Amino acid sequence: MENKIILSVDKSMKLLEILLKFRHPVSLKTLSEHSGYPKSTVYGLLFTMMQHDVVHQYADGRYGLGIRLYELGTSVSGSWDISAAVHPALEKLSEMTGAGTFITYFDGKNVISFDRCVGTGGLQVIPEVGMRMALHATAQGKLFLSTLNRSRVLHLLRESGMAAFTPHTITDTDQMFAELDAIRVRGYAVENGEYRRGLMGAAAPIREIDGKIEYALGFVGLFRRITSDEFLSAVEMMLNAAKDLS
Amino acid sequence: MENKIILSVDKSMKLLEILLKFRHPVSLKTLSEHSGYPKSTVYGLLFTMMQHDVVHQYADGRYGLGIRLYELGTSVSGSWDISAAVHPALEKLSEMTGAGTFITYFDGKNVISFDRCVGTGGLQVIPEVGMRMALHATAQGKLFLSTLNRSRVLHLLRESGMAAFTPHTITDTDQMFAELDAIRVRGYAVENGEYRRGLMGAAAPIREIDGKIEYALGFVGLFRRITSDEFLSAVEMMLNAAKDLS
DNA sequence: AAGTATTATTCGATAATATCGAATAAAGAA
DNA sequence: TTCTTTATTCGATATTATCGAATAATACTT
Repeated sequence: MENKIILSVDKSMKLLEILLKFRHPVSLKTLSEHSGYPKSTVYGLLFTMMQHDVVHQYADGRYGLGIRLYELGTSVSGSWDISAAVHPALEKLSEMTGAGTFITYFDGKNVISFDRCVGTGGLQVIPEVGMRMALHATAQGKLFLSTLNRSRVLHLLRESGMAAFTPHTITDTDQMFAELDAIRVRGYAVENGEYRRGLMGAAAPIREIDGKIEYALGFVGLFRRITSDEFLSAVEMMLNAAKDLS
Repeated sequence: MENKIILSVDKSMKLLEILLKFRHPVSLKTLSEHSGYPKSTVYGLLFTMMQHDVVHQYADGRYGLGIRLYELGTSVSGSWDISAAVHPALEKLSEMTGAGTFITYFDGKNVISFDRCVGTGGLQVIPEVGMRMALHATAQGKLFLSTLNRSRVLHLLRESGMAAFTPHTITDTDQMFAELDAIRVRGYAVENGEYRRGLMGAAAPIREIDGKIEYALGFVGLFRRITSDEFLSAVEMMLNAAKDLS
């Protein structure tokens, strides 16, 4: 299982992940310390990636992610068919509910936000574009999990862990399976302060022509409670918008 | 010079480039043929990259670029400070000139379009977002080249080549240096059917606070000739917009 | 300016491992 | 079913990535 992995490539990817986390150029030394690989090894990997503009070295010697990644990244998002068509719906929903709204894509493993619209309310905690979201602690994440079979869910949860972001975060698998059942019945997922204290939201699936669910529409905001009228009417509007997009 | 390159990493990057070119999922066999590496080698590399979601395998077995590249890519574009501030200026310039307008970023080696606005004219040939542009055959490319020293220019031109896209493309280095001198004097670059027959455009630098030039504003369209009044007034408007953004 | 500290880069011997062809398994078509 | 095509596994081999240590380059002090 682990022996067909090509180590030098694996190390390169790990370096990219470290660079992603830092979000700003870092020195070779830092990279070496954080990865655990010797400086000279890191240097060779970085040098190779630099030749392809996947890594960029700044004038002061530090390293950062390179422009080629932008090119590759836009190619990936370009393959998502709905991107343009969907933005007006986001704005409309944002306006009607006052909450922040966003669209996520699920590749079977990761939930990524790729379009968003801030609401009219004060504090806005919408995920940044391009950010991966927690599978077990967000409405979107749970929604996508609810489309998978039990063993797949277990596998993903084991892989990503079930960190307790707040006291409300679901950290028990049995509890999670009950929640996923409820989502399947209800047709949408709810997030009740599981990721950030007091932050509530919901997510509804956008179905492809063939019934597949790769995208979801959601909102988040600071509601009183998930049984409040404003929250429930926001859910209603979200469901309608999602149905229109499907 | 070439011996510190780590081959397996280098091959991985080449595979990503091939996947980028195809812009749709391809089979292992195709990848093997296009890269020239044996199937089993390609498989190992792809498998490793898959573990990091840099490559994705579809249900039918074919491979494509993975979602992690989107994450990495947005991180890169997020470091470009002006992105949001600049879009209104693009729209305004597009409206006033009727031409397509766009913003490019230069990392010292590649010119990449990262925001654009279509014009009112009929046929629109604006570069897609995320696309690399020819250094020697576009206004943007030549503009950035004009900020570099002679040896650097030679190096870049040798690296990327000077393909003759049209009869007007500059394919001679001496001619190019004369052109770059003219751009330095003029303060902006002009493209006169050098990339696509009949397509004309111009590009002006957007200067950072410290005087550095990383971004450029440009337009392209189907003008009569680059000495026509409409073209010259478009240039004027572009220069003003670029100055405002600087 | 010279000296010191820090970090980037090069080098070379060695063991580790990526590579490749060939064999097998799996999926699709007829 | 059988035949084709394509993906995946395997194992012997030579190639090459690796690592520590040496050197170069840069930044910081005095």
